[in-house]
Amino acid sequence: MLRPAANPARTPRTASFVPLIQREIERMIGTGELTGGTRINESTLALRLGISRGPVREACRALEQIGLLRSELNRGFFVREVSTKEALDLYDIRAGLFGTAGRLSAAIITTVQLRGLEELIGAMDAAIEAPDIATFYTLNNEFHRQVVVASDNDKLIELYPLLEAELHLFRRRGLVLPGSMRTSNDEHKAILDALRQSDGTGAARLLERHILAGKARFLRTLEDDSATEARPGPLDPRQSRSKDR
Amino acid sequence: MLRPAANPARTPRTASFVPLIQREIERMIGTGELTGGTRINESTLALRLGISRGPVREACRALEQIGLLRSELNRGFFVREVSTKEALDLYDIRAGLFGTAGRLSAAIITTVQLRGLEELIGAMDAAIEAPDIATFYTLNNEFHRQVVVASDNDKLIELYPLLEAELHLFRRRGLVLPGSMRTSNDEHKAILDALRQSDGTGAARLLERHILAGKARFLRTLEDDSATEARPGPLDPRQSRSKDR
DNA sequence: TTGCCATTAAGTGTTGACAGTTGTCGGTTC
DNA sequence: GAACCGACAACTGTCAACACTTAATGGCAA
Repeated sequence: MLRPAANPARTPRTASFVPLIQREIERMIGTGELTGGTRINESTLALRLGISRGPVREACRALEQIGLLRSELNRGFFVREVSTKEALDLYDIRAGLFGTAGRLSAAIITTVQLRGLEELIGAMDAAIEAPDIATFYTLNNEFHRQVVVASDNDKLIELYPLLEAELHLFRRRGLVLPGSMRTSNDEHKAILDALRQSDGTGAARLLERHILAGKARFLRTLEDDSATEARPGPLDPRQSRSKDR
Repeated sequence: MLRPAANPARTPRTASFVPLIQREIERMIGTGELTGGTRINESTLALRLGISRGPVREACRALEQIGLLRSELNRGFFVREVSTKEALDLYDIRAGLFGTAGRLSAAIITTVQLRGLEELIGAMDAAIEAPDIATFYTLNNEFHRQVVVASDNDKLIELYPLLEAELHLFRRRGLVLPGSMRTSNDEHKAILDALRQSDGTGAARLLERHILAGKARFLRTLEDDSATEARPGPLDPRQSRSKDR
């Protein structure tokens, strides 16, 4: 399950537990095995991984910094829940950064990279025809990732996925609108064109709008939900004082 | 020096050591007490703060995540050094985020906040006349901070200073060009105008350029330095083995 | 002297234990 | 029956100790 050198208890110090645990917790959050609001039981988790609490705490402390966990004095670490306000804030930040990525990429993107994006767009078209939402979702993520990577800005390449991961902690997950796939891929095509022409400002504007369009869809989904759900009320009295938008 | 409840050893658990230590190390880096490349001696630091190594390690792990420290297996934590490439990358990211902050702020900034910015600009003019570089530096930082705060984007408010802090880890510090103060404040005035007119795109463009102008000055300083310094060579073969001060 | 190897001191990575806090459960009182 | 109270269990925050690695030192051979 973990075991850095497949070593039961005695450790030839070839790797630290901490990054492994960190990735493991990230994975558990990613798969929904750990869901928003739940507490991390240090002892149990340590036991389950066959190690002691020290490294687990260090990993949690790291995850707290990147926004996946939060800590409460004498109560430990909790999987963060992202409020509506925070989710919207994250969209704005991502829009800005993604635009920046595009501006930078436009100037230096290689033909190979352009070809890669083109292929992804083609694959997404196919996924739309199928229709195969899951595949589209994956390809779409990959498209975004490749644009960021093309910027050759290492810090950005590191930072951008963190913001996306944090967004996944929003209460209701999987807000994919099947109807939006086609327009979304149209936007991808426009973006690709701008990148092809080394049009930095154009690409930046398009990429920014691409994310903001996602934000708008997100908002619409929220409104639909709250209309359907017969007013969810002030549920969850503890936690998240969040003015929620 | 630390002591969360002025308590020598027995702890009425009213606050955790970790955030305190974290801030303490941040402070030490900020003041230059800890300089780039130096190793953090966990035992010594713990002893000096009158606590054990556990909390110190947790704090270091957190600081690693935000980019102020890096870790090396079996050698512990080191104060990070930011390469020229990374510094330039950071400028680009800050430019994008600062622009975003401006776009958001323009829509919602209050007259009180505008007044605050105006006063800062006035104070900076005075500092230029003096001339008082240190004061200008502080006021300038405050101006930037207030623009970001006006965006009301909490995540951005949290993120932006982290990037600035990381930039301070660049090898040579204090790259302030006295000559640039006047043009810099002129840019501030243009920014303020755009914000006053709720011109989001205009403010965004100006703010972005403001940071990129800083980047350009930064670059020029580098070139000047490397010209004067008799060619430093392909420095940084890969991360200072650092003889630890 | 110079280069190499064993020795050793210094310091990290991890553990297990302890003290203190939070929350729960049953009993008691109103 | 509901509100309060105290004991108990579960768990966090911190510590001290141990195992292991790194790098510094000194002796020895060439």
